[in-house]
Amino acid sequence: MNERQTIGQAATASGMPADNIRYYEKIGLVAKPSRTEGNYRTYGPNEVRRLGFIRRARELGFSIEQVREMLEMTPHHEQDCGRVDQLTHEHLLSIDRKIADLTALRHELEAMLTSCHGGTVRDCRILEAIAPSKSAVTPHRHAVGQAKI
Amino acid sequence: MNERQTIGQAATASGMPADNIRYYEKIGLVAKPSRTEGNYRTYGPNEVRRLGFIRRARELGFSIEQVREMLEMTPHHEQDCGRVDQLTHEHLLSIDRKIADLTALRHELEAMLTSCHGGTVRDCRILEAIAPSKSAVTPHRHAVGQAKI
DNA sequence: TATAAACCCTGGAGTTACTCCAGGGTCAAG
DNA sequence: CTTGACCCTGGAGTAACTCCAGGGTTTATA
Ligand SMILES: [Zn+2]
Ligand SMILES: [Zn+2]
Ligand SMILES: [Zn+2]
Ligand SMILES: [Zn+2]
Repeated sequence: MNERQTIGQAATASGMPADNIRYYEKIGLVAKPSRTEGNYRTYGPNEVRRLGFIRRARELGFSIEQVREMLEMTPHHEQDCGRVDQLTHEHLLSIDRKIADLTALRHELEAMLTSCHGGTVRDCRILEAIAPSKSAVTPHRHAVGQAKI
Repeated sequence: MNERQTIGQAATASGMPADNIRYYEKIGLVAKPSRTEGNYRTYGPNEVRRLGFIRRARELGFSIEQVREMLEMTPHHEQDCGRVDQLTHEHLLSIDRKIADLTALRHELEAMLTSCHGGTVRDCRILEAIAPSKSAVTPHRHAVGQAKI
């Protein structure tokens, strides 16, 4: 009873497609595994656990580089975990920024949607709201340092 | 007094980098503009307005293909604007989905952050939360249809 | 007038994190 | 011995830019 699994089994166990595993190997996020005589990749329990870690971290939105950093830390048991917390905190902040941006966007779009009550393209309030105001784009010839035609 | 502008001036007027304008030209979102004798692109007020429209729509998060569709509609003044509203509505829904996903993520990360009170990597609650549980990844040899090693 | 600074040109590579082939080998079952 | 499920490699494609090299053009300055 050997514990080693093919890439397909490792994919099932870790919850990610086999393509991803090969990709992670290519970018050096996971080490090259051993091979069978038939040149099949084989994964042991530790490697499968590492894959599961990656999948979960990616699911949580950490970037590959953040995952890489966390994976490099995990074997150093006695090291301080402050960096992990810092990465998580930074990630949380970036999520907060995204939520704030999307929420602002959401309000703009909602306002545009309610302002248009149908009709022709000529009178569509949404298109009006997207179109630049005339004054904003009227060209002026006073810009300095740019080529004149 | 000619109204035509160089790409740099059009970029300033529309609020996007010149590179983007060339890119939009390459993918056919804006038409190839006229050129000077020295082979410089020149843009008139209508083209600059179109660029401003694109920038604003992108800022609002519409995809290039959505912008393309809207731009193809704008000259058809008498057409019904229902499609514009539909695009906007779909976009709004996708933003809502993103906000929901990010909010769920935010809560998970927040819980992880508060559960870790510092210490060593060995005991970091964040790493624990990301790591797969042992049982979830223990390999079993009962999978059917997969190559055995 | 000579030259430097600022602008423009093209084509192509790089970014993120996959995803999906094509055109092959390998392996277990019937 | 063939079928079908699985695996291999290498490379292209995705979204929407962003940056660069290695040139040409125009304007300002000395
Ligand atoms: Zn250690
Ligand atoms: Zn409308
Ligand atoms: Zn019309
Ligand atoms: Zn910790």
